[in-house]
Amino acid sequence: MARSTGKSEAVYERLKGDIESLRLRPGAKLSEVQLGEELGASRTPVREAIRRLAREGLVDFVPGEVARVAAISLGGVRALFDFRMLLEPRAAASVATAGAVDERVLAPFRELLERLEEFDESFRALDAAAQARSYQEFYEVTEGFDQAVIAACRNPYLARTIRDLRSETVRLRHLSHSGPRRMLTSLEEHRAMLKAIVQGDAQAAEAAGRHHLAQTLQALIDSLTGQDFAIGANIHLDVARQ
Amino acid sequence: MARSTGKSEAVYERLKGDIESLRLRPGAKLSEVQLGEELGASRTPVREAIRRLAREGLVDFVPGEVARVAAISLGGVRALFDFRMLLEPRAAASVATAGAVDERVLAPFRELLERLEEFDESFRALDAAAQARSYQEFYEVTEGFDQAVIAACRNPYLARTIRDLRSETVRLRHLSHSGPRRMLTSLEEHRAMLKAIVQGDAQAAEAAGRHHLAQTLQALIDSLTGQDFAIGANIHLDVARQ
DNA sequence: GCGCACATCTTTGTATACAGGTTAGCGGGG
DNA sequence: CCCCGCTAACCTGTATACAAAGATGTGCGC
Repeated sequence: MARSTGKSEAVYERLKGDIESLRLRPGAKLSEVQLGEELGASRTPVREAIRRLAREGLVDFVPGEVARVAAISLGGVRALFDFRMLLEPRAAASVATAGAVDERVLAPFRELLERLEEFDESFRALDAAAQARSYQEFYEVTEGFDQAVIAACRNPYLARTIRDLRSETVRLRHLSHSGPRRMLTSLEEHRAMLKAIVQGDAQAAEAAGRHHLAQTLQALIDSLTGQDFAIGANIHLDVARQ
Repeated sequence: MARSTGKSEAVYERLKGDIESLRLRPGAKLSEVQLGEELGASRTPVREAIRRLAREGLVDFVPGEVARVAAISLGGVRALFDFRMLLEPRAAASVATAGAVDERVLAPFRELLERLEEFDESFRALDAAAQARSYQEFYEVTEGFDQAVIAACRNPYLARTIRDLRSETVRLRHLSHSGPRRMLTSLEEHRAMLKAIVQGDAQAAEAAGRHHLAQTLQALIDSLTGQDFAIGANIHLDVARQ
C-alpha cells in the first residue's frame, strides 16, 4: 500500500486547510482519536499530520500533551514578519539576479505582471461591491507571485524555509480581511516587485520586497487591533479552549 | 507512559549522533525494522525519529521508499553555507544590538571571550601534537558560541532555523578535520565576533560573522577536495549503498 | 551465455491493542 | 465562597498485526 493511497497526506491537507481557514480556531484541541474518527483514518496518519503541521507552526505540540491549534499573538506575528523580511526580499533579489543571466526564469514573472496589469485595469472600473468580490482573483496573483519566487529560488534551504512559513501567513490573511484600499496599495507593491525582477534590478527587488512586507504587517496589525480581539503586549489572541 | 520514557527521543538522539559522526555513512539504508531491532525499539519511535531527522536534512526521505542517510554534495554544502550566511550574521548583529540595551545578554559572550583568550594563550605554548589534541577544547568554545547566539536570539523563527541547520553543519565538521592552522584563523574570527558583540557593534558583528562563514566554507572545500572523495560539479560524495 | 518472467522477501503504510500519564470535573473541607 | 485533593475519563506513547507495493534473485527458455 506503500505509495498509492496517501492517507497521511490527505489528513494533512485537510487539517491544514481547516486551520488556515480558521474553521479550527486557535487553541482548539487536536485529539488523535477524535480527528481520526472525523476524517476516517486511524491514529497513525493523524499523528504524522499533526507533527508536520507542528513544524510549520500551525500546531502547538508538546510531547505527552494534547496538540492544539497554534495560538496567535501579536508578538508572534511581528516575529514572523521580521523573519520573512530577512528571507523573502533576499530571495526576490536573487531571482532578479538569476533572471538577468538566464532569461527563462523570468517567464512566470512576465506573465504575472501581465495578469496584474489586466486586473488593475478592470478593477478600477468596478464599483465598491464588485471590487470586494474580486478579492479572490487578486489573491491568486499574489499567491502566484510568492509561489513563483519559491520555485525560482536556487537555494533549496531558502526555498524550503520560505515555503514553511506560508501556512502561517495564509492563516493570518484569513484573519484580517483588509479592504479594497489595501488591495490597491498591495497591487502597487506587487507591480514594483515584479518590475524590478523583470528588469533584473536586484537591489530594487529587495527594497520593494521589504516595503511590501512592512506594509502588509502594518495593514495586518491595523486590521487586528480594529477587531474585537483582546490583544495585549504579547498576549495571545482569543483562544477557543474547546 | 507519555512523558517519562522518551523512547522516540532516545532513538532520535542515537541516530543523530551516528549520522553526524559518520558512523552511518551517507546513502546508508535506514530500515525501520532493522533499526528498531538494533536500538531495542519498535517501528513507531524509529519512524518518528527518521521524520525528524529528515526535516533537519540528515536523512533523505521519500514517502514509500527506504529512508537513507542524506548524501553530501558540494552544491549542497555551498547552498547550506549561503543560507547560513544569510541568517547567522544577522543573528549575531541582533544580539549585539540587544546587548547594547540589556547588559545581561552579554554575560555568556563575555565568558566565552575569556575562555577563548585563555585557550589562545595556552595553545600557542604547545607543540604541534598537543595542539592537535586540543581540538576538542576549541570545538567546545566555538560550539558554545553558536549555542549562545541561538539562545540570545529574540526571534524564535530565526533561532529555530539556525538550530535546525546545526546537525548538518556538525556532520560536515566531522568530514573535514582541518588542521591547527585553520584552528588559529578560526580562533581569530571568533575573537572578532565576540568582541563586536560585547562592544555592541552590530555592523562589525555581522561583518565578522560573514567573514567567519566564508572562511569556514573555504577551509571545508579545501579539505574535501584534498581528500580521496570523488567530487564533481554537483555530484554527490561517495555513497555507501549498503 | 543472455534475457525475461515469476515467485519470494523485504519494506513501508495503516490499523489496532495495551500501558501508563494527564487533565478535568466533582465533592468535601476550611 | 473558595481552594484542595481525589477519582475517573481521556489521551498519548509504544508495540504489534496485516495488506500492498517494490526490489531482488532465481530459474527457465531461447
